[in-house]
Amino acid sequence: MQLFLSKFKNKIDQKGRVSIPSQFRSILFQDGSQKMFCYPSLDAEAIDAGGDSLSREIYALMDNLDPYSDEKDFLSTALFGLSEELRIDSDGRVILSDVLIQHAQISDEVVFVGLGQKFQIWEPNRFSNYLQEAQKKVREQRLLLSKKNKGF
Amino acid sequence: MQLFLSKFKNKIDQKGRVSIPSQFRSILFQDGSQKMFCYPSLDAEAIDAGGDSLSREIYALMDNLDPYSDEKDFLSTALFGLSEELRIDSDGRVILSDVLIQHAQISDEVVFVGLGQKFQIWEPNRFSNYLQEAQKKVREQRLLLSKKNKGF
DNA sequence: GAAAATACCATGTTATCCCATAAATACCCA
DNA sequence: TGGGTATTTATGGGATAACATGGTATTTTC
Repeated sequence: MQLFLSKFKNKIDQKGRVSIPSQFRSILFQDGSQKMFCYPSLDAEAIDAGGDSLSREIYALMDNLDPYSDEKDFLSTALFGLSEELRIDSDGRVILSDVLIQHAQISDEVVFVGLGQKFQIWEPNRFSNYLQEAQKKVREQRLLLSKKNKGF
Repeated sequence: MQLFLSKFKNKIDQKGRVSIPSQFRSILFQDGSQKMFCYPSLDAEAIDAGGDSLSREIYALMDNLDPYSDEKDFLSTALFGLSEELRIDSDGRVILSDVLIQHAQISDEVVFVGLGQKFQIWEPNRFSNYLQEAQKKVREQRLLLSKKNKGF
């Protein structure tokens, strides 16, 4: 299975179009669909995105819930209601919806960040801040770990 | 199978007509019918709507109930008595009935919210309140979910 | 005959398609 | 290996089609 790796910075033009990095695009196209599945990330000011495997994962998650429970109602509203299957045009571009743009505070540039099974779309500055924090946390954890397990 | 995804805000004109979002419309048209099946949502101030698959699902649900139970009487009144099959006109619009409009407290604008198998029609402000509540509940439950479904 | 429902038409906005360009990358052959 | 040529890629712009929405005309219904 192909994984989404590395990061790419692309521009949003006046019509709101962004090129999907070709590496990511070719993974999306593998299952034949011309769609990019995406939704506002639950834990970050970013957009979560992926192909058919991601959407199938979410559909399967929903299927496991009791059809007439409050839990299912809330989750389907928050997930299905805010998810989109953006059509990828003939040049490999998509138009992000207002909901997504607002959630991720995007203006005229974005970074695509590979996360393996899926990828995220960030406003560049927000992402570098997030990355710094993440790296800091990793360093702190390593210190803790190294006290318990020297040699790591 | 095609699912109802994302949300769309549309206007109601003086004649009471609303455009069904084209993405939803094309799913409705898949089974050939020019109808939108709908009824007042049982647990929300919204309209539940969908195509043939939704109406079939409701029929099946009723079939499974004890024929002479209070439960069946109650449900058939609540669902069949108030459900409608609205005709979709040549421009892709429907006219919501007074019963539906009153139940959802709709005035001159609505949001169509995809829920997978079906979708809902809300008065915009009411929906954003409900969405906030839903997102809060999802976040609260997310830890539980993430233990069962890693990676999501 | 009046009111409502339906068909039909018009418009502005937006998305989609198609093509052009420049930069970057891959390719090839001496 | 080097140097040049072809492809791919990101990005911009113009032309076209689709869509939501408003309006008018025609039909239906009671």
